[in-house]
Amino acid sequence: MIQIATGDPRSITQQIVDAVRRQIAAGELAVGDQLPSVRGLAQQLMVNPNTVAKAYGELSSEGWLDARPGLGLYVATPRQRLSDSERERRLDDAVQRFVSDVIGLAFPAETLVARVSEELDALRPKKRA
Amino acid sequence: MIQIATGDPRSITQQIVDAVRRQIAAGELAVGDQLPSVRGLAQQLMVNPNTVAKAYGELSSEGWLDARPGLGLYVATPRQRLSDSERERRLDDAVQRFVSDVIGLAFPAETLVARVSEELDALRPKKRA
Amino acid sequence: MIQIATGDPRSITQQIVDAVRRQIAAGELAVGDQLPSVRGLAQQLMVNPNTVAKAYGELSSEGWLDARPGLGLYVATPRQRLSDSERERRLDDAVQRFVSDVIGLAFPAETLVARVSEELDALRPKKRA
Amino acid sequence: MIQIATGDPRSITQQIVDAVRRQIAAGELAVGDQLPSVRGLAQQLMVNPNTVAKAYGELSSEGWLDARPGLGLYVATPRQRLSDSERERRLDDAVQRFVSDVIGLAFPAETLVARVSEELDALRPKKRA
DNA sequence: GTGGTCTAGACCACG
DNA sequence: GTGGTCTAGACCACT
Repeated sequence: MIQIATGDPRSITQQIVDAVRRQIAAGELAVGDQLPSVRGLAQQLMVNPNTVAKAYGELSSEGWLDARPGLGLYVATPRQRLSDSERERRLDDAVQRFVSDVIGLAFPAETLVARVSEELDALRPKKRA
Repeated sequence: MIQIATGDPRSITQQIVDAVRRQIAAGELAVGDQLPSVRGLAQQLMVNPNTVAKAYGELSSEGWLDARPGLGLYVATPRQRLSDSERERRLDDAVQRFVSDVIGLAFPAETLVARVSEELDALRPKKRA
Repeated sequence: MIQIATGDPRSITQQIVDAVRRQIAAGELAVGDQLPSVRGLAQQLMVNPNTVAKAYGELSSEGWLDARPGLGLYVATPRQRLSDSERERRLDDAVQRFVSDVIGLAFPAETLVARVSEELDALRPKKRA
Repeated sequence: MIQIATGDPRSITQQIVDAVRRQIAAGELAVGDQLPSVRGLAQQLMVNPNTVAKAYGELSSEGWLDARPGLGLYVATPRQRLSDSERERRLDDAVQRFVSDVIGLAFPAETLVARVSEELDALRPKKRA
């Protein structure tokens, strides 16, 4: 289930992309599972179908989803699409951004590291019953 | 010294804001230090003075800088402006965003945590020579 | 309806910010209500769209509004953003400023207090018909 | 004794004007008292003499001070310089501004009124020993 | 259509 | 010289 938050600074497209990525990473969506149709999800989230289509397109080009024309979208087999240097660059960007975001909040470094660690643990793939 | 990267996804304004915040947090700029003038920094970075002014304005409203018309901008005395609940909310947002950013990069959680930790250590205030 | 007064010592931006804050505080704008578009309000007030955008940006960063790119601006859910010490500091500043402003007008203290009290009552949230 | 605060959003000129007005209103400076010389006060406050001269000029034109050429500046006999309508207008502006300043702080109206009342009482003219 | 960003250039008050 | 404000017009991403 995806929730769109009105106060969220991210665009609606980005919220959908993030939510699906998390569901796949956490194992809530397994390889081969089918995703809701563009029209169905758009109706459920009360957003423009173009917005959902764009999010799905982004996820496909990132290698999370495979489109089977006429059948729908399915969770793809994990593969490493990015070069090592590109992965390194993105990690660095994300770390820099995180630090910039929390730099003014006056939390001790230990607290920050602990929170990141907890959140990553929570996302570790879980088997479904 | 501030550097503007053209390939950076952040806006120029945001790059300036981030750079100044980091310099203050790292102790490279001490309380009471004067910042480069709007026009001077704009010329040095080859950007429009309005862009620098916007960045400085944002830093002032966030409490990092004090503007003294006719004199210049100075590093402000730190104070806790935000409520605990707001700080908690922002930390949570930052953690969520970081996780979303790195979720597809297939790095082990330990690596991610270590990188965040290193980066935070690097920002711990240092005395200047 | 917002009115811009040319003789007002406040900047146009500030007049817009104040007007919107008051409308929200008085309940004329409810949580979730959409605001006039940047371009629309600019045309109505006969000011530059950038000026309206600056006012809206300030209101957003203060937590009064949520901007949803492509959709518009909406009244945000209220929350306590500032720490108690910061609220106290700002109240003190406002009181000091008020006293400085009226100190030379030779009104009896009772009159001044009564006027402030009336004005605050007038702002108490009202149901709309 | 006048104090110039670096973090104060008011201009230095305005800080001096406000401080002198308060001292006169509170009776710390009595009618006929001499003020510090422009040069002397400028040196003490570490500001430009032009700034002090400008503040004194403003106070003189508002009727708080009388300049006795060659002798210095003295606290003037109170008189009502402004028309009733002008006084009313200024009071209204000050009230509006105060309300705008505190509208987002979420203090109960009673607290706000009480604080204004206290501050006005503290300024009631006192005899000096 | 929406808001967001950047550039360019003008004018003001302050020190 | 300083920062602050406003105007004008362009370009971008999002819906």
